[in-house]
Amino acid sequence: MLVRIDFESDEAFYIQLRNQIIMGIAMSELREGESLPSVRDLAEDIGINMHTVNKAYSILKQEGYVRLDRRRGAVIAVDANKLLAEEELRMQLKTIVARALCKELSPEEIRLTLDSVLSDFR
Amino acid sequence: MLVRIDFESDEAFYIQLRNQIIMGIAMSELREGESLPSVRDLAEDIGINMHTVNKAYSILKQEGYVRLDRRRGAVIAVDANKLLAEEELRMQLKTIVARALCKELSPEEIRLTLDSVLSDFR
DNA sequence: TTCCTGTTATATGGAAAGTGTAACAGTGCA
DNA sequence: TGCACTGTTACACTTTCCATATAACAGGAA
Repeated sequence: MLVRIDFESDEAFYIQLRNQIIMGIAMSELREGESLPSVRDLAEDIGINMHTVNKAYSILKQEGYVRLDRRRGAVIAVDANKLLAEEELRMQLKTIVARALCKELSPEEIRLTLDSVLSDFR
Repeated sequence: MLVRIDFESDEAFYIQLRNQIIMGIAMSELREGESLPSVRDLAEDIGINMHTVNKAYSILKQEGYVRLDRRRGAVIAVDANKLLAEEELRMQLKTIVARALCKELSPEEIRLTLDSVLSDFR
Protein backbone atom coordinates (compact mmCIF):
# COMPACT_ATOMS: atom_id res chain seq x y z
CA MET A 1 0.00 0.00 0.00
CA LEU A 2 1.24 3.44 -0.95
CA VAL A 3 1.50 6.11 1.72
CA ARG A 4 2.24 9.71 0.95
CA ILE A 5 2.55 12.73 3.23
CA ASP A 6 1.47 16.18 2.15
CA PHE A 7 4.13 18.39 3.69
CA GLU A 8 2.13 21.50 2.81
CA SER A 9 -1.03 20.35 4.56
CA ASP A 10 -1.97 21.86 7.91
CA GLU A 11 -2.94 18.40 9.12
CA ALA A 12 -0.34 16.85 11.40
CA PHE A 13 1.78 14.13 9.78
CA TYR A 14 0.68 11.49 12.23
CA ILE A 15 -2.99 12.34 11.54
CA GLN A 16 -2.46 12.08 7.78
CA LEU A 17 -0.74 8.75 8.26
CA ARG A 18 -3.45 7.41 10.54
CA ASN A 19 -6.20 8.44 8.10
CA GLN A 20 -4.46 6.85 5.13
CA ILE A 21 -4.05 3.57 6.95
CA ILE A 22 -7.71 3.59 7.98
CA MET A 23 -8.57 4.33 4.36
CA GLY A 24 -6.40 1.39 3.31
CA ILE A 25 -8.26 -0.94 5.64
CA ALA A 26 -11.64 0.30 4.44
CA MET A 27 -10.59 -0.17 0.81
CA SER A 28 -9.36 -3.70 1.57
CA GLU A 29 -5.84 -2.78 0.51
CA LEU A 30 -4.82 -3.77 4.02
CA ARG A 31 -6.26 -6.98 5.35
CA GLU A 32 -6.76 -8.47 8.79
CA GLY A 33 -3.54 -10.03 10.04
CA GLU A 34 -1.34 -8.16 7.59
CA SER A 35 1.74 -6.39 8.99
CA LEU A 36 2.50 -2.72 8.43
CA PRO A 37 6.11 -1.65 7.77
CA SER A 38 8.26 -1.14 10.85
CA VAL A 39 8.25 2.36 12.28
CA ARG A 40 11.83 2.85 11.15
CA ASP A 41 11.29 1.62 7.59
CA LEU A 42 8.11 3.58 7.02
CA ALA A 43 9.64 6.71 8.51
CA GLU A 44 12.53 6.47 6.08
CA ASP A 45 10.26 5.70 3.12
CA ILE A 46 8.01 8.72 3.53
CA GLY A 47 10.68 11.04 4.87
CA ILE A 48 9.51 11.71 8.41
CA ASN A 49 10.75 10.85 11.86
CA MET A 50 10.41 7.43 13.49
CA HIS A 51 8.59 8.88 16.49
CA THR A 52 5.96 10.45 14.27
CA VAL A 53 5.19 7.07 12.70
CA ASN A 54 5.18 5.51 16.16
CA LYS A 55 2.63 8.08 17.28
CA ALA A 56 0.34 7.18 14.37
CA TYR A 57 0.68 3.46 15.17
CA SER A 58 -0.02 4.04 18.85
CA ILE A 59 -3.20 5.97 18.06
CA LEU A 60 -4.31 3.28 15.62
CA LYS A 61 -3.84 0.77 18.42
CA GLN A 62 -5.76 2.90 20.89
CA GLU A 63 -8.59 3.35 18.38
CA GLY A 64 -8.75 -0.36 17.72
CA TYR A 65 -7.38 -0.75 14.20
CA VAL A 66 -4.10 -2.56 14.84
CA ARG A 67 -2.36 -4.63 17.48
CA LEU A 68 1.27 -3.98 18.20
CA ASP A 69 3.55 -6.99 18.34
CA ARG A 70 7.15 -6.72 19.36
CA ARG A 71 8.26 -9.20 16.72
CA ARG A 72 5.80 -8.59 13.87
CA GLY A 73 5.34 -4.87 14.28
CA ALA A 74 1.92 -3.31 13.73
CA VAL A 75 -0.63 -5.90 12.63
CA ILE A 76 -4.04 -5.00 11.24
CA ALA A 77 -6.58 -6.15 13.83
CA VAL A 78 -9.85 -4.24 13.85
CA ASP A 79 -11.74 -4.23 17.09
CA ALA A 80 -15.29 -3.50 15.91
CA ASN A 81 -17.33 -1.91 18.66
CA LYS A 82 -20.37 -1.14 16.54
CA LEU A 83 -22.27 0.80 19.16
CA LEU A 84 -19.35 3.09 19.83
CA ALA A 85 -18.61 3.39 16.12
CA GLU A 86 -22.18 4.42 15.34
CA GLU A 87 -22.18 7.02 18.06
CA GLU A 88 -18.93 8.46 16.72
CA LEU A 89 -20.31 8.44 13.21
CA ARG A 90 -23.43 10.27 14.35
CA MET A 91 -21.42 13.00 16.10
CA GLN A 92 -19.17 13.55 13.13
CA LEU A 93 -22.08 13.56 10.68
CA LYS A 94 -23.87 16.14 12.77
CA THR A 95 -21.14 18.70 12.23
CA ILE A 96 -20.57 18.23 8.54
CA VAL A 97 -24.29 17.92 7.75
CA ALA A 98 -24.86 21.25 9.49
CA ARG A 99 -22.25 22.84 7.24
CA ALA A 100 -23.83 21.33 4.13
CA LEU A 101 -27.33 22.46 5.08
CA CYS A 102 -26.11 26.02 5.69
CA LYS A 103 -24.70 26.02 2.19
CA GLU A 104 -28.15 25.12 0.90
CA LEU A 105 -27.44 21.54 -0.02
CA SER A 106 -30.71 19.64 0.29
CA PRO A 107 -31.10 16.47 2.38
CA GLU A 108 -31.51 14.60 -0.90
CA GLU A 109 -28.27 16.01 -2.28
CA ILE A 110 -26.51 15.02 0.92
CA ARG A 111 -27.86 11.47 0.66
CA LEU A 112 -26.74 11.23 -2.94
CA THR A 113 -23.25 12.42 -2.02
CA LEU A 114 -23.07 9.76 0.68
CA ASP A 115 -24.14 7.10 -1.82
CA SER A 116 -21.47 8.31 -4.21
CA VAL A 117 -18.82 8.10 -1.48
CA LEU A 118 -20.00 4.65 -0.41
CA SER A 119 -19.74 3.40 -3.98
CA ASP A 120 -16.04 4.32 -4.01
CA PHE A 121 -15.32 1.67 -1.40
CA ARG A 122 -14.63 -1.78 -2.87
CA MET B 1 -28.93 31.26 21.10
CA LEU B 2 -26.98 29.50 23.82
CA VAL B 3 -23.25 28.98 23.40
CA ARG B 4 -21.20 26.86 25.73
CA ILE B 5 -17.50 26.00 25.68
CA ASP B 6 -16.19 22.65 26.86
CA PHE B 7 -12.97 23.60 28.63
CA GLU B 8 -11.97 19.94 28.91
CA SER B 9 -12.28 19.24 25.20
CA ASP B 10 -9.16 18.94 23.07
CA GLU B 11 -10.89 20.96 20.38
CA ALA B 12 -9.72 24.57 20.23
CA PHE B 13 -12.14 27.09 21.73
CA TYR B 14 -12.50 29.00 18.48
CA ILE B 15 -13.31 25.75 16.64
CA GLN B 16 -15.97 24.83 19.18
CA LEU B 17 -17.46 28.29 18.88
CA ARG B 18 -17.42 28.23 15.09
CA ASN B 19 -19.10 24.83 15.01
CA GLN B 20 -21.82 25.87 17.42
CA ILE B 21 -22.65 28.95 15.39
CA ILE B 22 -22.81 26.90 12.20
CA MET B 23 -25.07 24.47 14.05
CA GLY B 24 -27.24 27.41 15.11
CA ILE B 25 -27.61 28.55 11.52
CA ALA B 26 -28.43 25.06 10.31
CA MET B 27 -31.05 24.67 13.06
CA SER B 28 -32.57 28.05 12.15
CA GLU B 29 -31.85 29.39 15.62
CA LEU B 30 -29.80 32.04 13.87
CA ARG B 31 -31.37 33.65 10.84
CA GLU B 32 -30.05 35.57 7.85
CA GLY B 33 -29.43 39.20 8.80
CA GLU B 34 -29.37 38.54 12.53
CA SER B 35 -26.45 39.98 14.52
CA LEU B 36 -24.22 37.93 16.77
CA PRO B 37 -23.09 39.38 20.11
CA SER B 38 -20.04 41.64 20.00
CA VAL B 39 -16.71 39.91 20.45
CA ARG B 40 -16.31 41.54 23.85
CA ASP B 41 -19.77 40.61 25.13
CA LEU B 42 -19.63 37.03 23.94
CA ALA B 43 -16.13 36.60 25.31
CA GLU B 44 -17.29 37.72 28.72
CA ASP B 45 -20.44 35.57 28.58
CA ILE B 46 -18.67 32.30 27.86
CA GLY B 47 -15.53 33.08 29.82
CA ILE B 48 -12.88 33.22 27.13
CA ASN B 49 -10.73 35.94 25.63
CA MET B 50 -11.94 38.53 23.13
CA HIS B 51 -9.29 37.54 20.60
CA THR B 52 -10.47 33.96 20.62
CA VAL B 53 -14.00 35.02 19.76
CA ASN B 54 -12.63 37.35 17.11
CA LYS B 55 -10.76 34.44 15.58
CA ALA B 56 -13.95 32.39 15.36
CA TYR B 57 -15.80 35.30 13.74
CA SER B 58 -12.99 35.87 11.25
CA ILE B 59 -13.04 32.23 10.21
CA LEU B 60 -16.81 32.28 9.88
CA LYS B 61 -16.41 35.28 7.58
CA GLN B 62 -13.72 33.57 5.55
CA GLU B 63 -15.87 30.44 5.22
CA GLY B 64 -18.86 32.47 4.12
CA TYR B 65 -21.24 32.27 7.06
CA VAL B 66 -21.20 35.87 8.31
CA ARG B 67 -20.29 39.35 7.19
CA LEU B 68 -18.45 41.63 9.57
CA ASP B 69 -19.83 45.12 9.97
CA ARG B 70 -18.07 47.76 11.99
CA ARG B 71 -21.31 49.06 13.41
CA ARG B 72 -23.52 45.96 13.63
CA GLY B 73 -20.82 43.40 14.47
CA ALA B 74 -21.02 39.92 12.96
CA VAL B 75 -24.14 39.47 10.85
CA ILE B 76 -25.36 36.11 9.61
CA ALA B 77 -24.92 36.12 5.82
CA VAL B 78 -24.43 32.73 4.22
CA ASP B 79 -22.62 32.67 0.93
CA ALA B 80 -23.79 29.39 -0.58
CA ASN B 81 -21.31 28.04 -3.09
CA LYS B 82 -23.00 24.70 -3.65
CA LEU B 83 -20.31 23.20 -5.84
CA LEU B 84 -17.60 23.96 -3.31
CA ALA B 85 -19.82 22.85 -0.45
CA GLU B 86 -20.52 19.50 -2.08
CA GLU B 87 -16.85 18.89 -2.72
CA GLU B 88 -16.05 19.67 0.92
CA LEU B 89 -18.86 17.40 2.05
CA ARG B 90 -17.56 14.57 -0.12
CA MET B 91 -14.03 14.87 1.26
CA GLN B 92 -15.20 14.89 4.86
CA LEU B 93 -17.60 12.00 4.30
CA LYS B 94 -14.81 9.96 2.77
CA THR B 95 -12.81 9.96 5.98
CA ILE B 96 -15.60 9.23 8.42
CA VAL B 97 -17.22 6.63 6.17
CA ALA B 98 -13.90 4.80 6.00
CA ARG B 99 -13.80 4.67 9.79
CA ALA B 100 -17.36 3.40 9.97
CA LEU B 101 -16.77 0.70 7.38
CA CYS B 102 -13.66 -0.51 9.23
CA LYS B 103 -15.79 -0.89 12.33
CA GLU B 104 -18.12 -3.14 10.33
CA LEU B 105 -20.99 -0.74 10.01
CA SER B 106 -22.82 -1.63 6.79
CA PRO B 107 -23.58 0.92 4.07
CA GLU B 108 -27.22 0.57 5.02
CA GLU B 109 -26.50 1.33 8.67
CA ILE B 110 -24.50 4.38 7.61
CA ARG B 111 -27.39 5.59 5.46
CA LEU B 112 -29.82 5.14 8.32
CA THR B 113 -27.55 7.08 10.67
CA LEU B 114 -27.40 9.93 8.16
CA ASP B 115 -31.21 9.93 7.88
CA SER B 116 -31.44 10.05 11.65
CA VAL B 117 -29.04 13.00 11.80
CA LEU B 118 -30.89 14.80 9.01
CA SER B 119 -34.19 14.41 10.85
CA ASP B 120 -32.72 16.33 13.81
CA PHE B 121 -32.44 19.50 11.71
CA ARG B 122 -35.45 21.84 11.49
C1' DT C 1 25.55 -13.33 19.41
C1' DT C 2 23.57 -10.34 16.20
C1' DC C 3 19.78 -8.10 14.19
C1' DC C 4 15.38 -6.32 14.07
C1' DT C 5 11.11 -5.30 16.58
C1' DG C 6 8.40 -1.78 19.57
C1' DT C 7 9.11 1.24 23.67
C1' DT C 8 10.80 4.78 26.57
C1' DA C 9 13.47 8.83 28.03
C1' DT C 10 15.29 13.26 27.28
C1' DA C 11 16.21 17.42 24.71
C1' DT C 12 15.40 20.98 21.27
C1' DG C 13 13.22 24.17 17.81
C1' DG C 14 9.18 25.88 15.98
C1' DA C 15 4.33 26.74 15.55
C1' DA C 16 -0.31 27.24 17.38
C1' DA C 17 -3.62 28.38 21.07
C1' DG C 18 -5.05 31.37 24.44
C1' DT C 19 -4.67 35.33 27.32
C1' DG C 20 -3.69 40.23 28.42
C1' DT C 21 -3.20 45.15 27.65
C1' DA C 22 -3.40 48.75 24.67
C1' DA C 23 -4.46 51.58 21.02
C1' DC C 24 -6.79 52.93 16.49
C1' DA C 25 -10.65 53.88 13.15
C1' DG C 26 -15.18 54.00 11.93
C1' DT C 27 -20.24 54.43 13.27
C1' DG C 28 -24.45 55.82 15.89
C1' DC C 29 -26.45 58.59 19.40
C1' DA C 30 -27.31 62.25 22.70
C1' DT D 1 -18.97 67.87 19.72
C1' DG D 2 -18.33 64.22 22.73
C1' DC D 3 -19.34 59.51 24.16
C1' DA D 4 -20.01 54.71 23.63
C1' DC D 5 -19.86 51.02 20.90
C1' DT D 6 -18.20 48.26 16.91
C1' DG D 7 -14.22 45.43 14.57
C1' DT D 8 -9.14 45.60 13.92
C1' DT D 9 -4.35 45.61 14.85
C1' DA D 10 -0.07 45.34 17.45
C1' DC D 11 2.87 43.44 21.11
C1' DA D 12 4.11 40.43 24.78
C1' DC D 13 3.70 36.30 27.25
C1' DT D 14 2.69 31.35 28.66
C1' DT D 15 1.45 26.86 27.61
C1' DT D 16 0.74 23.11 24.68
C1' DC D 17 1.46 20.49 20.49
C1' DC D 18 4.21 18.90 16.48
C1' DA D 19 8.30 17.13 14.76
C1' DT D 20 12.85 16.10 15.13
C1' DA D 21 17.14 14.01 17.18
C1' DT D 22 19.96 10.90 19.90
C1' DA D 23 20.11 7.27 22.89
C1' DA D 24 19.10 3.33 25.30
C1' DC D 25 16.24 -0.87 26.72
C1' DA D 26 13.72 -5.46 26.27
C1' DG D 27 12.10 -9.23 23.70
C1' DG D 28 11.93 -12.35 19.79
C1' DA D 29 14.28 -14.46 15.48
C1' DA D 30 18.00 -16.21 12.69
